Amino acid sequence: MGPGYGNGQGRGRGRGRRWGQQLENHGIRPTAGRELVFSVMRETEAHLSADDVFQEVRKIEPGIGLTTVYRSLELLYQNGLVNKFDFGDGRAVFELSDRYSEKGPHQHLICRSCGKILDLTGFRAEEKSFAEGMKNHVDKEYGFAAEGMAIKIYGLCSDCRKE
Amino acid sequence: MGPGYGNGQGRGRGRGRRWGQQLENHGIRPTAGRELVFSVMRETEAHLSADDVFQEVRKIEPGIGLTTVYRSLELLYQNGLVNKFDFGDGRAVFELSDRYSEKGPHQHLICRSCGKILDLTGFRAEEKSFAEGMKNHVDKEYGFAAEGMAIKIYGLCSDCRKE
DNA sequence: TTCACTGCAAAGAATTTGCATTGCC
DNA sequence: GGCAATGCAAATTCTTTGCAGTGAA
Repeated sequence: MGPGYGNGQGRGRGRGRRWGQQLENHGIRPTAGRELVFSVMRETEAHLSADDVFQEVRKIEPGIGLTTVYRSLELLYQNGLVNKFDFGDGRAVFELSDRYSEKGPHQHLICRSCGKILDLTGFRAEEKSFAEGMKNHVDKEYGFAAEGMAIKIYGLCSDCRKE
Repeated sequence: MGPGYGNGQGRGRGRGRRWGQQLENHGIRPTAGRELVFSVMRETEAHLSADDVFQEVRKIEPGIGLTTVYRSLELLYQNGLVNKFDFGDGRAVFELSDRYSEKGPHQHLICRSCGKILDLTGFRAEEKSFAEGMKNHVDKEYGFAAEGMAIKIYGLCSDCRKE
């Protein structure tokens, strides 16, 4: 597979190149596949499964295999560029790490009845100070270097609540 | 796994009967298998995989099948009696819901390097007020009835940090 | 040339499902 | 008797791995 993916497709050529430097900053050699996976993650706010990412990547560069997508996502996850979740349906979903996302820190509301997942925003200030306190606490007490925090709230969504 | 699982204070299946009423309160018909699964969950503070629970249940009642354990855990989860997590290794782990646990609310520290999971306590007061605020917020903004909250903190544990 | 990266197909695991049987109300 | 629960084994699904080809430094 050669360079030149992204020609005329998607958001324009060179789509993934923009992020090559960012990958290198994390010690990740910026290959075509990795840049594409990362660019897909950077350009969505949604929670994507490995296969979702694969489908997106394919539209731009059909030669990329599912295995590469899995390996790239794992690499990005290990380096803290994306988050990895399992919301209970047996498959992992990924989203861009808070630190790179314009969406910023947010929480997830998970309905235990219908399984729906909502993004919760608008609680930034409180979360921020809470997170700061938490970070200091785990550093002091456990020597743990906190990098990110994920909050899930379980319960019933408004629809299921009515029943 | 906690000691004393076997047939501890024995009485065979009577063991689980203690929680039968609790299951009924949730509309769950208290069968032998379900009571056993729930009693195993009630008597440990650990994070158990479906197979872990199966092994424990087996010690008491060898006739119970893995399928029943899966189905029971799912039922308990759907009814909010246990939490279900995936810490990234591809299998689900369960723990007793905060509301039934003596351990009370707690958080999880997950090392992204070695995968180790630590239980974090000692942050109760702060978490409690944070959780309260959060509950009100999601109720007002999303009509979401929050029942539980799970906080995961990602980063490097003290061991991996040294490297 | 060297070595990491990749694609493909096979392997591996965890979880779910089909179906006949069992057991409680 | 009727219906939900269960056990067993097969089936599904998601994810990882083995291996040889390919490309970049």
